[in-house]
Amino acid sequence: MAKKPVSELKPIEEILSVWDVLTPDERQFVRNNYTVHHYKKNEMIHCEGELPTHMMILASGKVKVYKEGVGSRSQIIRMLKQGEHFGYRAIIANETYNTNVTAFEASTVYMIKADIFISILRHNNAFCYRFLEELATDLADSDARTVNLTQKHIRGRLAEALLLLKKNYGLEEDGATICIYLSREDLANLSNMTTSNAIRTLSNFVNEHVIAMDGRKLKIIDEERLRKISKMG
Amino acid sequence: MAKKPVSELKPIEEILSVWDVLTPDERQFVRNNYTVHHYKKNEMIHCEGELPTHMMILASGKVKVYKEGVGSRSQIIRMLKQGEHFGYRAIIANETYNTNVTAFEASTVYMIKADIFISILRHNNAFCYRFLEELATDLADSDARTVNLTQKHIRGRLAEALLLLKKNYGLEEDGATICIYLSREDLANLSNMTTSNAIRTLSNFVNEHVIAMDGRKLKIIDEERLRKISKMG
DNA sequence: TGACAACAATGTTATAAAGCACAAATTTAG
DNA sequence: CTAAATTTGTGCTTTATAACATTGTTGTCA
Repeated sequence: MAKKPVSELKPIEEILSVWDVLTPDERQFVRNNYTVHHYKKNEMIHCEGELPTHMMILASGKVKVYKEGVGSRSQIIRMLKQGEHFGYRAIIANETYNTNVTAFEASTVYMIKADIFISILRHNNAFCYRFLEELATDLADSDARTVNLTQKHIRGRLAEALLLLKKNYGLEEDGATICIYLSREDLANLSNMTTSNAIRTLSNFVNEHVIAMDGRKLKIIDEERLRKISKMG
Repeated sequence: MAKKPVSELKPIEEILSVWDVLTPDERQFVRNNYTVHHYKKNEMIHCEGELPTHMMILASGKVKVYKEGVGSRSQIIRMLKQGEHFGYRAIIANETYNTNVTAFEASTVYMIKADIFISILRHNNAFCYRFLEELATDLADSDARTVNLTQKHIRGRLAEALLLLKKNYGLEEDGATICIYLSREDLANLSNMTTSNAIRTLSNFVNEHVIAMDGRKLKIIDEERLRKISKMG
């Protein structure tokens, strides 16, 4: 975890999506009290069981949020992109972290001390409401994921994951390639299956001309079909 | 959905757990603007896809919150007891309900109109923060459930469900019988398995002297063992 | 350049859990 | 109080998926 000043990065004012509900004083307070941290690919940002010390904002890069389950199988819960917050749920609930966060690719994180974050939450109602909305949305996502992962069959789960990646990270200029390159293992951990099954099922999708593959590059060929597969389990 | 005045019921002041953070004005406002609704056993209180109109507080009885999944298999997400809130997540996230809520047994619900609820959230920071905490806790529960249900084996999932019921509803005077009587089907929907498997696995637990059964009455005999089963999957 | 490590692909086998069929018991309704 | 409906309990069969084993591919670095 390197800690150094940066230059080419978007300033916190542009990253922190709730900036506009802060008062000038709060804004200055944040500006004076955040730190910048850099993480290498695969470096862990925080870990299940630790006490939360900061709320974090992903300034650049991509990270995965996941839980360790039975026998070192891990389940990816969320994947974040620039501008998204994390690490604050545990602060609010007054618990230790219940997830691990690891950088997928080189990433930069802005951190705001927990007590400062809480203090703004406690004094600025619009700020507080903004996070209330965020958690309300995340909760619905989480419940939906539970049902997807438990009830859908392997093809449905993988199709779901591909659609989620597309929705979250978008497509490249060709209008087909998903803008994130995952290992088969991560793809498996996202869709609750073994790596072998992720590989197998991806190959099947290629044979059926639903997607195309080139290494980690995944192209969605027939989104309609993919959506159908995801629905029917 | 009957709507009538009540007498023997705890008043909203005692049920609404966030009452103490309300200002006298807000308190009066709520007192003047809530309604009371009675539901029979198995009656639906709200339904996936509907627009939320009220935040609700369970004044008496027990209800289940569940999602319909693939092929009419339903997954129970939460089970509520007296004093707990529901139906407000969708209001905050500005979405339709993503769950169904049904009364397990005859239940009474206090309802506060969505706009009134929002207006208090927007003006009373402590009230807003209180719900922020609630959602933060629920989110952790939901994520934990995802991993439990996807990664644990059938015995582990059922053991988990029994422990959850005990934690949530407590035990009767005998110090063993769980204070809620569920059908095998509901038990299955809670632990992501078929009814047959719930029955089978319960019988196994009885044979192993981990629990005892008498119809829907479930006694926990060896909680230590149950906890071990739940851990190991 | 060759050796090694990480990743990808695929066939085989073992097993957990779902599906199904049906009987018995219990609850609900007419 | 009986008939119907629902819930519960079991055995058998089938299926989905994990576990394992093997082999191929790519990239890295000494």
